[in-house]
Amino acid sequence: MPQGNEQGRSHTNATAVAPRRAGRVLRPSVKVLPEHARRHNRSLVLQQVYRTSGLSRADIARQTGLTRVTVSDLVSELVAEGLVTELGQREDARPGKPATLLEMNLDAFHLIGLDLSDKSVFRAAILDLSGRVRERAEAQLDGATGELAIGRLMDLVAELVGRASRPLLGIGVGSPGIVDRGGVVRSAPNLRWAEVPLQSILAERFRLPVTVSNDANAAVLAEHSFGQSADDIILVQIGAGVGAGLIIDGSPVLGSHSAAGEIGHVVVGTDGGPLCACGKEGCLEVWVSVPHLTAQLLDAPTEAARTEVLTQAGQRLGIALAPVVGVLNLTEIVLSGPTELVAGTFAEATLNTIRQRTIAGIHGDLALRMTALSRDIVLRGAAVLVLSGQLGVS
Amino acid sequence: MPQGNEQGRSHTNATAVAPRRAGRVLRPSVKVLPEHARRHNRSLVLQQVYRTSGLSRADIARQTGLTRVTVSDLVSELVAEGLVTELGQREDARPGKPATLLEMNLDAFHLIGLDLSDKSVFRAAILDLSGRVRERAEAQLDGATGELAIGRLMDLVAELVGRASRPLLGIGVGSPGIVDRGGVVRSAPNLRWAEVPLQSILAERFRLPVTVSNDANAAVLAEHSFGQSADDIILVQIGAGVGAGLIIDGSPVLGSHSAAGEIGHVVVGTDGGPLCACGKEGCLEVWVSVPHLTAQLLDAPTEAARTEVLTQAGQRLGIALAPVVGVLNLTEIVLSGPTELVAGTFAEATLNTIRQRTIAGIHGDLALRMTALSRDIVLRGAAVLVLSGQLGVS
DNA sequence: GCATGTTTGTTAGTAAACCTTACGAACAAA
DNA sequence: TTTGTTCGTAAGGTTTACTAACAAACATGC
Repeated sequence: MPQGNEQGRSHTNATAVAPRRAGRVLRPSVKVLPEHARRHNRSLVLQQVYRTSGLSRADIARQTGLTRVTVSDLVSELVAEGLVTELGQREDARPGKPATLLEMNLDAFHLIGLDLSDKSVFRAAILDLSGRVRERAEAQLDGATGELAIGRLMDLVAELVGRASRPLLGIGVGSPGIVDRGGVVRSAPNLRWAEVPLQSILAERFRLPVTVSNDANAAVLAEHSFGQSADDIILVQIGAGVGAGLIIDGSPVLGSHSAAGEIGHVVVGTDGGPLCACGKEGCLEVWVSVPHLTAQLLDAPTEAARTEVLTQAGQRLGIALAPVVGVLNLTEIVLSGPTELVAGTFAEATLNTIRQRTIAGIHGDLALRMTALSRDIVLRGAAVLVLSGQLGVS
Repeated sequence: MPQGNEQGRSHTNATAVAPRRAGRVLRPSVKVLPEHARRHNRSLVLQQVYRTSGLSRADIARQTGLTRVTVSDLVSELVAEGLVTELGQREDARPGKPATLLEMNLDAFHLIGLDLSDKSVFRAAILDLSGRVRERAEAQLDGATGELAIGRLMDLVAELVGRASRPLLGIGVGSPGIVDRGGVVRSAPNLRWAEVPLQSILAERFRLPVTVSNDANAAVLAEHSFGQSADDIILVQIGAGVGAGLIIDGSPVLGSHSAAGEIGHVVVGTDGGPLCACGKEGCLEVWVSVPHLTAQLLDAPTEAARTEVLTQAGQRLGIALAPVVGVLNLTEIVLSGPTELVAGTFAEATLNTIRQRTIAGIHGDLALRMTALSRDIVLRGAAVLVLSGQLGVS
């Protein structure tokens, strides 16, 4: 009898196979059915309308390479679902039958975004399909952790679900700590969470699609979708700790143990440094985290000393990032954090340091900038998680 | 009139569109036709037979999730093309009709691999579909560069094409320098190549599919396919210079300017270092490249001094890799280079240094090893380029 | 004004791809 | 010998996107 395990590998099969030729971890290797192809094309069409309002069916056909017939078919499906609406006829004078312009209905669905990155408060919001925040809610943590924190989170989501004026597309969560591909928070020390299956918990409770990701990861998704950014970027979040989110070739990088971006405890430099809580000396976190910076700035008597503090910290970040920038051939670095600390002196020092330590810098096409998004960046990143997961749009 | 540019954007279209919502670089966003889906499934089936010889159609159906009917259809196509052959019936006694076992015909096609990474010689080979070298050829460069080197390369390929005993699937090339996605060698200083469209040149001359990639990139592909490696790895090649190839989530990383892996001129440490040819001080290359190492070892009077040299160099590599390992959450590092230099002391120092400087090390699941492949690694990587490009197998 | 040409979106029919259902062949076990 | 299992194939249906053709609605030139 087949044992009925997930691979459906009967013992018969196992006994018969010859030794593996090129052993490798199981690929995503999934079959593709016509239905999947259609979903892909549907997303493709939707993406065009999402990015550019006021396209006609014929425009979309030209842009995607699909025929007008197919596009019409897909569009009618989207119109039936309310995701796309007709905007009227094109005004400008030109030969031919006037085109019917299309528009994404940004209020067809709303979605819920959660930002759990703050130590003292869970932030939540209802967002529309453009990623704009429509309603807000917060839950003070007051030191709550573990189950208690999960309870606060549930109440918070329940409140927003109740306030929703449109059908909800799903829930997106940006959580601190390490979050695996299945939406399990493997470890989030601040919240004292370990192996918390946040995705399942939320999905079961609210019967909605749920996507959970690391907060820095969500942030970089927001930057990628809503900022004017390239397809290869790193976003460094400077807060209580230091984290990073990476997008390579348009796809988020999660890492083999879902711990990509955990840059805070990388040792920087070869000259020691302050002792870190993790036991090592000279971790990035003790150089550039907000608590460290503010403490140092308080000790700085003069403006020159303040500048020196920020310059040094910026340089440390640059030293840590240079190998990453070099190896990945990144051309865009985004910083997120308190503007008064991170923008200006600090950022310039980081950029200059990277330039001095890599070839990329020599080529001169390296850019470093502050995020264009406000502190809603994680919320909006959470929205991207839902949008790309449910609609294939971003 | 439409200007007929590649996007087929008529002026009419351009004038009509509203401002972009989420401006981003053009996605791969391509339509998917039923035909593409089939090609995908065909590769999926082939991949099973490639990895595991002696599977039946029913086995493949179970593993892929496709129905036996569909698998039969795809297999019959593969059999007709000669890629797959029937091996006879399964021997072991069990209920039911005995299965017909399948096998990949590794000699259905051969392919040509080229390794241009050596300063003094172009290496080439005919390989079978398993990536085994069947024939070899070399062309001494004798200092030839530029057009002359291209000429040598053409003659070399022509020779092998002539010696081929099977239809050729394609040509794969691992070239030094920076190679873009279109197979143009943007810059290879040793060969004095700049903007050499190697892919087009070879494709036009030999009328075969050609894939060109950076040599370190090819090497990491070989390691990924033929070594027992994870889906997130970095391979560091230590030779005249230092280069790296990266695979993240199973896909090679090329970088925004196709210069990913160019780690040789990243500055290591915060304590200066020897002056590098590139003008900076303390580049990785002046710490760990083969010429540097051998020179230092010659100066070392005692065995202890030799060990010290190798330890220091290994540490430098570790310092450079630590941030990369941390940020990407890599768990596997592969070294390629002269065993007598790189294996042992050097490699241990690198691993220990990374462990001491990252969290990944603390977790203890970080592995560093020498490549299991011989110096044919680039040749075999070139084969992977062709195999994955033409058959979707690896 | 009117014929001509262009563009849009739809209808009708076709080809491809995978599915479900069903069946004969070939075997083991009772 | 009967029963149940497994394999591979055949037949028929559904989905999908394509090509071909067309009516509607417009600009332009005579």
